[in-house]
Parts: sequence; structure tokens; C-alpha cells
Amino acid sequence: MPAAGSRRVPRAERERQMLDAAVATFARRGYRAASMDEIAEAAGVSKPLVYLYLNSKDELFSACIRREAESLTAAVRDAVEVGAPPEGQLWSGLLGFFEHTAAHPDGWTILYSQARTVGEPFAAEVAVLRAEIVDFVAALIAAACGSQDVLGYAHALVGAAESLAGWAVSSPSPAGSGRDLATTLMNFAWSGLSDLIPPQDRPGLS
Amino acid sequence: MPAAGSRRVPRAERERQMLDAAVATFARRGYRAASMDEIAEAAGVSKPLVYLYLNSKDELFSACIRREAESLTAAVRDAVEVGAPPEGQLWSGLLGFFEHTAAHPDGWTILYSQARTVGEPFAAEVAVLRAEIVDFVAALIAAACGSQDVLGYAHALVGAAESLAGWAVSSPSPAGSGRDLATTLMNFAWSGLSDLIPPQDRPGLS
Amino acid sequence: MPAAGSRRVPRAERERQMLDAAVATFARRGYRAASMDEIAEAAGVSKPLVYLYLNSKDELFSACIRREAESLTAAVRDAVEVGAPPEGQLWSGLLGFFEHTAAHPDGWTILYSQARTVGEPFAAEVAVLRAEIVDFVAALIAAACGSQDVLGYAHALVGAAESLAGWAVSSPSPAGSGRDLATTLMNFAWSGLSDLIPPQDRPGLS
Amino acid sequence: MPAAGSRRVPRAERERQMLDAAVATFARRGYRAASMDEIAEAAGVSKPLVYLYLNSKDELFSACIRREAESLTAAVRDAVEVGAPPEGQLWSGLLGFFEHTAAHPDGWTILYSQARTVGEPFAAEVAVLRAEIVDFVAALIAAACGSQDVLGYAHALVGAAESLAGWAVSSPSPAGSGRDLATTLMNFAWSGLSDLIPPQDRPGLS
DNA sequence: GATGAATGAGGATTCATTCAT
DNA sequence: TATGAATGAATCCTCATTCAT
Repeated sequence: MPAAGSRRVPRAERERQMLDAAVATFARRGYRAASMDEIAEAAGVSKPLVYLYLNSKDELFSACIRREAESLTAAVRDAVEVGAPPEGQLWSGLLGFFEHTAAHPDGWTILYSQARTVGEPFAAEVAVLRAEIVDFVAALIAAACGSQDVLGYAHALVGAAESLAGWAVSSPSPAGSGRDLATTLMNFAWSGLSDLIPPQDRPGLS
Repeated sequence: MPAAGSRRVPRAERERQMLDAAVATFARRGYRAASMDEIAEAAGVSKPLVYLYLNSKDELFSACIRREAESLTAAVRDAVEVGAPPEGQLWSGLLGFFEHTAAHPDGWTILYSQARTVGEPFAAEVAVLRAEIVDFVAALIAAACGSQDVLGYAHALVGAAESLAGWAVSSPSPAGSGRDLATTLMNFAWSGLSDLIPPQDRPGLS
Repeated sequence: MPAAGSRRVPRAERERQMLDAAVATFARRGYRAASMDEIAEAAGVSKPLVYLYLNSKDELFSACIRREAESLTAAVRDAVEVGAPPEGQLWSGLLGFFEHTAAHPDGWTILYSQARTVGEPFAAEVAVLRAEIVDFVAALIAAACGSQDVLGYAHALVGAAESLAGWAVSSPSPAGSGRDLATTLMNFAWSGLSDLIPPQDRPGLS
Repeated sequence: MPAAGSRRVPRAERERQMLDAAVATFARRGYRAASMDEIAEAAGVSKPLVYLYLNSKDELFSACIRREAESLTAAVRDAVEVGAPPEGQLWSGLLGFFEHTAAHPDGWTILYSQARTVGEPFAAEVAVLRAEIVDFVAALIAAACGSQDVLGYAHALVGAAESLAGWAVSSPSPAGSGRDLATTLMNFAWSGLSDLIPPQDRPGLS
């Protein structure tokens, strides 16, 4: 097991080290404030090597986004129980989502906070990712309900999940485990708050 | 009514122009990428005047955050029907929220996307704002339900609202009016998705 | 006696206030580091008024130098006992010099430290002043001794006086009064250190 | 021996070139008026390289002061004949001092004129240097005389030396060689002016 | 595979100075 | 007499990026 800063490391591993350092640095400081010097030092290599392997700051950030996005989608994909009923798929997918974001807070920060604020090439990349998730969730909701006009609900559900994930990431203690978060969200999304309210107090909306 | 770029404007009005330009620029480009040159030009003044009135980029951004935060809080505060039952207060507050964010998308972007990613002084400022909102929402939910452990629900609800607001801001056409968004969210939050699902398909969670 | 910041002050007095403020500011911060803003504020007036009366930073500094130089020369001139023997003239002149520099440390700082380091127009002005003093001292020494090659001695004596004045200005307590300094210097210059040394230990120089 | 402006020079040599350029520039223009652009151009490198090696204008100036101060103290230390009687040590030390300042007028200007006027971090640095010199001279005088109250004499002697050095630096021709200056000063300091004066004309001071 | 040496370009900030009243 | 409003022109400093080894 070679030390992080050791010499003569094969390219694939060096790239992984660089991406790790870049993800951590971008998450902590933001795209513009993170300097290539900082990243190279965190990776334990010289700056020209970062350029040799990853070409530019833009491409480096892009590679970070791609890696973290694929890591997150893979985690959710693997967590979803194929063949289960839609609600079961949602439940297991949410569980996978919360567990992965809790385990990789820097990756989550990059995707959710940083990439959206940097500007066009990257914001679009994450927007695509998010749209895929929303569409996937919308399809599950539609499958469960039969209704078609569920895009708003899907957005609300995804936003609620993001908010809970961010809550858990920023203040780990009170937020609870991934399972707790998924439970909270499924209760919230499925039964709504009205289950907690006496019927006569419910607002007559819509 | 003097034109925006006219000479010899009283200080209060110039400051307003500068803040308008700064909010628009920061929203579009992010804190780091926005240059003071750009902001000054957008405000129709020279850079030294911006510094004379607002002292530094940090303070300028801080002033933007404060102004937009107060504007949003005031809009929601004024929209909430005091004396109404908690659900009614939530409904009217959400309505005010969606209408304000739709009317001031740049302000919303600054608070929601930019300020959180810049780093400590600013992230903390918006974190406080958001915590206040979550606490307020949690109090309303608790008042409506009698239950105490509602912080998770409040986070979910606020996140859902943010997501819908962001959806509406980024793609105005399909998202609908503020009223539509509020309706969607209240339906989602109150009745849950289960209303749309035949009872036998509901997952038995938790 | 009008307050320093009062309105509608006659020009002569305003100019005096400005020069006072400028001398103090230039002495404390140096020519380049002192800003016109700072000086105007210290004088209790607005910047355009400083320009109206004194035209530019250069001319303002020049006016400071001229005023302080004349003030110092006048003090020394008035102190010198005309008609006394050369040594008596030197003694009284030194006394006047030390008393004036002790009473006006900012003026001394400007002449001795600041003006020499700023660059050509000003350095030359003070160089002229200093050359006059050195020549005057040289004439007195020559008159007392009959010798002609006394320029080096005059430089040494003036430098010793400056050093003692700077010592007194920077650490007032141990240095003693103007009279003490003048006494020290006259002892040093007249009798030399050899008076304190047994004759057989004196080096055989030159 | 590569030319001063040649490419790819080892760091140590580049730093020396930069310090040379900085000393010359600071001496000629003063700390504030000297621009980093000017210094970099004088050193034959680009500005970022100056920052890469010397971090900031402050640190660059500080490095100049340290280098010149050490250079001067080393020259004097090496010139002093250890084991000689105190007057001999003074004589040889003065000789070393005058020869070094004559050979390095820019270094002398920085220490004597510039650093004292810039403000606190630097003024303190040279004040320490000067205090050491004064103390050293005072010790020699005390050793030669047996008297204790010689600090004033030491200040006078050092000031006289500084003045003569400045005279020699600013107008090289009439001032004479280092040996001449040292002779003048030792004559002045040891025998005083009274040797040149008929006894009956001497003032009876203190 | 890896790096020390080097730079063009741009950004935040300050300052002396003027104009209109 | 006096000032609030305004700016052109630097200046310090940083950063992404490349070259020669």
C-alpha cells in the first residue's frame, strides 16, 4: 500500500489521488477560490503533473463532477430493488441516496452546491443529472398513482431529499441515520402532514 | 425621474443602483467570478465610487445578502395571515414566498445558491436565515399537529419549497404561477402522495 | 479663539490649520503614505478646500517644508548672539536648535527624515537648507580656528547635532533638555574625548 | 557566467538578482514610490517570480534591510582589530564603516534614510541595528575613558559618522576616501576643535 | 513519470484630482 | 467660503498555464 505522496505511481492511481484532492478542495473552497496550487499540494504532486493528466482546471472540475455524479447514480441504482413496487423502489432508492451522501459529503457538496453556481458548462451538467433523477422519481410516482401531472411532486420530493441530505451533512448529530432520514421523508411524502392533524383542522386547499 | 446612468445622483439612490447591479451580477456569475469592474459598469458608475460607498467586495456582497434576505423575510411576513389557523398561515406564507422568489429571481439565486458556496462569513449569514425559516415552519407544523418531533418535516417542507422555487426560476413556463406552486406543495405536504394511490398499493413504512 | 473645525474661517487661518495637519500627517506616515483624505480630515475641512488653497500634494508638502525650514532657521538665527565670539555663537545657536527641534518634533521629522527620502524636488530643497547650515557652522569654526579645511568638521558637528536631536525626539526622557544636549555636544566637539583619556593611551592618528 | 537577464537561473542566484534590483530601486525612489513592476523589470524577471520568491513588497523590503544590515555589520565586525586598545578598535571600525558605505551607497541609503521613514516594522528593525552600534561605540568609549555617562557622546559620534558617510555618498569628490573620513572623524572626536584654537579663545562651557 | 523555473492576464483596492453646486 | 459627487490611473497581488529538463 503506497503512501499518498510516494513517487512513481501508476497513472490510474495518481489520477484518483488528484481527483480526491480536487473534490475535497473544490468542496471546501468553491471552484473559483480553489487554486491549482492548492490542489496539487493536497494531491502530493507538482502542478505540471496535474496538467499533464487532467489538462485544465475546467476539465479537472468536470472530471470531479462526472466521477461524483456517477458514484451517486451508481449508489442509487444499486440500492433500488428492481421488480419491487414503485413505492418500494422509491424507498430503497432514497435509502441509498441518503447513505451515499452521508458517506461522501464532499461529493454531495460539489454536485449540489458548487457545480450549480459556477456557470454554464457545469451547471448544465448537473442540471441534466438532476433532471434525470426528477424524471425517474416522477415515473415512479406516476407508476404508483396512475396520474400524469406529477412533475411538481417529483420536484418537491427531490428538493425535500436534498434539503434533508444537506441538513444531515451540515449538522450530522440531530439529523439521524440515512434510514431515519428516508423514513422521515417517506412518511412526509406518502401520508403527508394530515395524518398528524385532526381531520376537522385540515385546510381545504386546491 | 433621472435616467439610471445620469450624473450627480444622491447617494441613497446611487447605492440602490449599485446594489441592483451587484445582485444581478453576483446571481449570474457567482461571487468570485463577478468582478468589481463588471458591477460598476452595470451600475453605470466608476469603480472608485462603488468602493467609496460600499467599501469592499465582501461588504458589497454582504449588503446584497442583507437586502435580499430582508426583502424576502418581509414579503413572507407580510403575506402570512396572522390569526389564521396554522395551516392557513403556512399556505399564505408559501404563497408569499413563491410570489417573491418568482418576482426576484436574482435575489433568490444569491441567497439560495451563491451565498452558501462562498465560505464562512456569508454561508453563516444565510444559514441563520434558513434556520429561522425552518424553525418558523416547524412551529406552525407543531401547532397544527400537536407533535413535537417535526424538525425533519420542516426541513423537508422547506427543501421542497426551495426546489419548486428553483424549478420555477430556472424554467418559468412549465412551473406555473406562485399560486400553482403553493397549491402543489400544500397538496403534497398535507395529503401526501398516498391520496393519489389506491390504498392497497401503499407501502407500509416505519 | 475659534474651534479647529469651525465654519467660515479666514483664509490665512485655514491655511495654517491645513499646514499643521499636513505636517503632523506627513511626519507620522511619510509623504507617499499620507493621503490627502487623511490630511483634509485632520484639518477638519473637505478635500476640495485643501486643493483650492494649496493646489496639489506636492505644493502642500513643499509649503510644509518651507514653513518648517523657515521656522527652524529663524529659531536658530534669533538664538545666535551676534557679536559674541564664534564659539559663543555656536553654543547659542546649538542651544536654539535643540530647543526648537524638541518643541517641534514633527517639523524636525519632516525636514530631517521625510523630505530627504521623497525624491528630487524636495530632497534638493532640504539639501540647500542643510548646506547653508553646514556652511554657516564651517564659517564659525574657521573664524575660531583660522584654519580653512574645516568642511569635514562642520559636517561631523552638524551630523552629531542631528543625531542628538533625533535621539531626543525619539526617546525624550534619557536624552535631557536642549541645554544638556548642547552641553554634551559642545564638550564633545571642543575638548574631544581625549580629555577623558590618560594621554599615554591616545592613538597617534593622521 | 550567465548574463543577468538570462533564462532558467537557479533560485538562489535569482533571489540575489532580485535583492540587488530592489535595493537599488528602493534607494533611489523610496519604499512607497518604488513599484514592484519597476523592481521586477530592473531584475530582468517578471513580477510573479518576484512574488513567488519573496512573497510581498513588505517581505522584499525586509529582506533588503536584513541583507544590507548584515553586510554592514559584518564589514565593521571584520574591520575591527580585536585585541587592539579601544581607540584602535574605534579607528579600525570607523574605517571599515566608511569603506563599506562608500562601496555600497544604496545599502546605506536604505538603512539610513528609507527604512526609518516607512513606519513601524522597518523603523524598529533599523532602530535595533543602530542601537547596537551606539551601544558598541559607547562601550568602547567607556573602556577608553573609564567614564560611564557616555551615551550622549556615542550618539554624537555615530551621528557624525553617519553625516560624513552621507556627505561622501551624495558628493563623492570633495569628501575624500574612507581613510580620510575616518581620520577627520577621529581627529574631531578625539582632540576636538579646541586643538585648532588658541587656548585663550576657548569657551568655558559647563 | 515528474518537476523547478517562469509568465501573461486580470482582479481588488487606493489615490490624487476635478466638477457642479 | 465650502462641499458632496465622481473618476483616470496606478499599485499590489494571484492564478491558470507552459517550458526545459
